[in-house]
Amino acid sequence: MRTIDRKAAPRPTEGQNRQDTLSLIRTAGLDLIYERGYEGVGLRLLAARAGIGQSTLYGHYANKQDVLVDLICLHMEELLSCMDKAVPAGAAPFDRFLIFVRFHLTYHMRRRREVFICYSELRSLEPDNHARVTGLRRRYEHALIGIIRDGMAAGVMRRADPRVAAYAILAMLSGVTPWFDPKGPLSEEAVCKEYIRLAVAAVVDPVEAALTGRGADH
Amino acid sequence: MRTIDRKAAPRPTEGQNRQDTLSLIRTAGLDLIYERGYEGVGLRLLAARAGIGQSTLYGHYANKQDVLVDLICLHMEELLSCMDKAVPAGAAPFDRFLIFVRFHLTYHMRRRREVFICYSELRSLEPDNHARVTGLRRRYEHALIGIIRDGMAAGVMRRADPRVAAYAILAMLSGVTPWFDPKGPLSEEAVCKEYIRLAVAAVVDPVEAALTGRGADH
Amino acid sequence: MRTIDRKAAPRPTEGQNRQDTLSLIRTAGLDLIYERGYEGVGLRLLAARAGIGQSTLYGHYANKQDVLVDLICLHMEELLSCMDKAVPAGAAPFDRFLIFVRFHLTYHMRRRREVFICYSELRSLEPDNHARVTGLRRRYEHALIGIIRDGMAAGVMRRADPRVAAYAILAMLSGVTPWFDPKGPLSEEAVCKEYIRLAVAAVVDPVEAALTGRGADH
Amino acid sequence: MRTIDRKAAPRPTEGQNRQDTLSLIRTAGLDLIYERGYEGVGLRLLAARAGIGQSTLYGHYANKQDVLVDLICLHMEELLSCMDKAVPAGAAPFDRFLIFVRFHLTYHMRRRREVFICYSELRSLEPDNHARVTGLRRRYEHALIGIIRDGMAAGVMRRADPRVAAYAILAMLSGVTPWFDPKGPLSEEAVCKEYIRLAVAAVVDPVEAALTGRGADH
DNA sequence: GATGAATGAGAGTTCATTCAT
DNA sequence: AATGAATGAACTCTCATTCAT
Repeated sequence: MRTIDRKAAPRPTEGQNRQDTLSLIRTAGLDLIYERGYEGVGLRLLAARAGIGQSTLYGHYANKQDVLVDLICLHMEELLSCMDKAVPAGAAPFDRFLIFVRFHLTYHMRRRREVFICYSELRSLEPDNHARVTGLRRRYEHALIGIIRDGMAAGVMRRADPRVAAYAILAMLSGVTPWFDPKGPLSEEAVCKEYIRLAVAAVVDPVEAALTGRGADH
Repeated sequence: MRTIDRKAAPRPTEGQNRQDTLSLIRTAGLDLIYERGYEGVGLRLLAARAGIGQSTLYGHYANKQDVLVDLICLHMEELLSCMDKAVPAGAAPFDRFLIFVRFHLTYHMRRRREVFICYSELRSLEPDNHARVTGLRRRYEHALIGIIRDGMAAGVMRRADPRVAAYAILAMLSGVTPWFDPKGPLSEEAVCKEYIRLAVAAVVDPVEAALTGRGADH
Repeated sequence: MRTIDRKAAPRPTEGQNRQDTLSLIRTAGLDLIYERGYEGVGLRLLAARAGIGQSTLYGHYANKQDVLVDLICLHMEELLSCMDKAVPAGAAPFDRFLIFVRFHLTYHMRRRREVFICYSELRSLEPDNHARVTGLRRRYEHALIGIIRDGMAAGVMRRADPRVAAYAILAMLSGVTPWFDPKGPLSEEAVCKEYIRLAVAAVVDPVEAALTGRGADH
Repeated sequence: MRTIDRKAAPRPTEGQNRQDTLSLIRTAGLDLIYERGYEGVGLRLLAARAGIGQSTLYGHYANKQDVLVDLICLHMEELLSCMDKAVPAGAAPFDRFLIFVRFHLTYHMRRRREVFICYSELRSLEPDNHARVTGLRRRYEHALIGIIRDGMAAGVMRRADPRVAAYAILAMLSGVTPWFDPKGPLSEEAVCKEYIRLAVAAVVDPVEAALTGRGADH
């Protein structure tokens, strides 16, 4: 905050529109946070990757944390809305289960960066933001828990703690992201097939399954 | 005092032996990295938590990265050695499977901080260190892959890609750490029982299982 | 909203006339510089307080410094013109002295913010502006110096360096601003009475005063 | 907080001792704050002027504000202790008055930078620090108030509000700093003589003074 | 073996300022 | 006449690291 020699002449605006710039930031943020983690990304780097000046970030976010919150919430909300669209509310529990599992798998295989930051950067969120994101995540988990609970009530799934089952299945399915490679030998469809079989095995009663043939092909 | 006053505590920790100091650092490092992540922990804080001077760290590690590498390798190696001890090489595949699963679960429930940093801080490792840790981890995963492969060869497990199965199971089991609370309503044993059932369901052939009763109680 | 949302207030201040906007800026500037000092006031804050957009400032001033210069000159000129009006050129030196002192006191008690920034922010002025303001100030000081000189010439004031006397008296009188509180126990009039007595004591010859009764009541 | 390329090799310490460095900072801080005001001094500049690295400042002060607080308190305390030493507690009120005035004048003429920042930078102090400094300043003012009160009680000074008189006199005397130049035409002693006469005139009863000769020569 | 003092680089953030609309 | 979007420079402060003692 000098007084006398403040004569520099900054070359200003590119005059872009607000939404475009925001998109640039979001894209750059997603890429970088995926690569290096939230704490590992400096705002200088983020701005450079987005192709904007460092201080321009503050025209769109109040601070660094807000960039992360925005990204996480954005993708959590999209995950939720896609899931809501994909899983028909009125269908039979077992069908909803199969659809949910397939949805979760394909979404996680196709949007590895997005889901990764939603899971791994929670630790960097301040308490309020953490609570907010946790709420979104809980809604997602409860979709599966509800399905499993319905399945048990309908007698088509083995009786057990539905929460434990849901967490176990979600962890298992999400575990596909670290190693799945769309250009690898296993196709998305092959992976789906195998994981669906595992998910089904997790919820059906083996004796029942043997009799009814459930768990064979989906 | 308006200026900062060093030397308030008259240097109590001088002349201690090397191992003790190292232990202090490791303990502090484990705690802090678990709480705030590697990038989120400054060496000032680490030294303060360990009760030593900041520069003392450099008597034990060449730089910050080395602290992380040391911690991760230490615990990966311990995981491996414990696993080696727990799983008897000569036993039948299915028995080894059950033992491995139970070992993995209890280890992960009891040492949540250790396993957490081994999984989540890989991203912060420089390439060489990353490769080294990945090697250790691969050895661990291959133990399970080998067991499953043996089980398939022996005809006691359903034929499938053993790698996919192993990754799925490991992800599922490790997924217990975020929510398991030793003071919560579910006992360690109850969790084990349920997860073992899920793991078994993942590998057995359902028809076979119905006939032989495998997958019922373990 | 997680991102910053501009245009919340749908641009109410457009198309107003130039003078009104300028007044808003001046008022806000006076308030803020008084509260936080020139260097402590950002243009963001200034614009916000004035209820205008940040860049609108540059329609009225070439830069930040000019805002300060404008304010200081504005009030210095007003001080001068008020003084010129208040002090009758033709009156006797001692009467002019009394009038000047009373004027200075009341003006400083009633316009504390204005006179404060005129005194305290000189340091923040660039050389040219500083010279300009110093010129104005000198004219004001010389009004008192002239009065005292006249008084000495007329034999109604003690012989001494008129400049030193004037500076001393001005400092003394201006020193009322930091502590005077219009809502405090001492009325403006009471303060005037006491300070006038002090000012008179500063210029009269004590022996003379005792004989003539000057310095008793004004 | 990058990870991979943090390889820079900083050239470290000059190994100086703590007190010397602190003195360098204080000297530089006094000079710069006097020249440009607290808000106008950046820490880069301060460090450069002190001949140390920017971050070294934080080994001595917790933050920028603390530098100012330290400087102001340091000099306020010195002012107080010098005054205490100079003014003999047991002397007659009028003598104490003369000694105080002379002390105040010479101190202010000789330490213009120090007293200037103690007066002018109060606005930049955070509430707690402001209160602390105000307390010191009040002690100083009350020394003079006490002297005047004693003088009134002893009948050697004109009855009036001692606080108003003290504030007026202090403002008048302190007003010497903006214009006094040790290399100028008026010697320190000449200034003292004139100002002491003014100060005396402010407190004595003019009739009394004429009779007793007080206020003539000091 | 451990420490205190120091350091350059970089962190997140705010600054005064520009310009197309 | 006024604004929203943008910008480089500078801000305060923390980082990992070094070295004489």
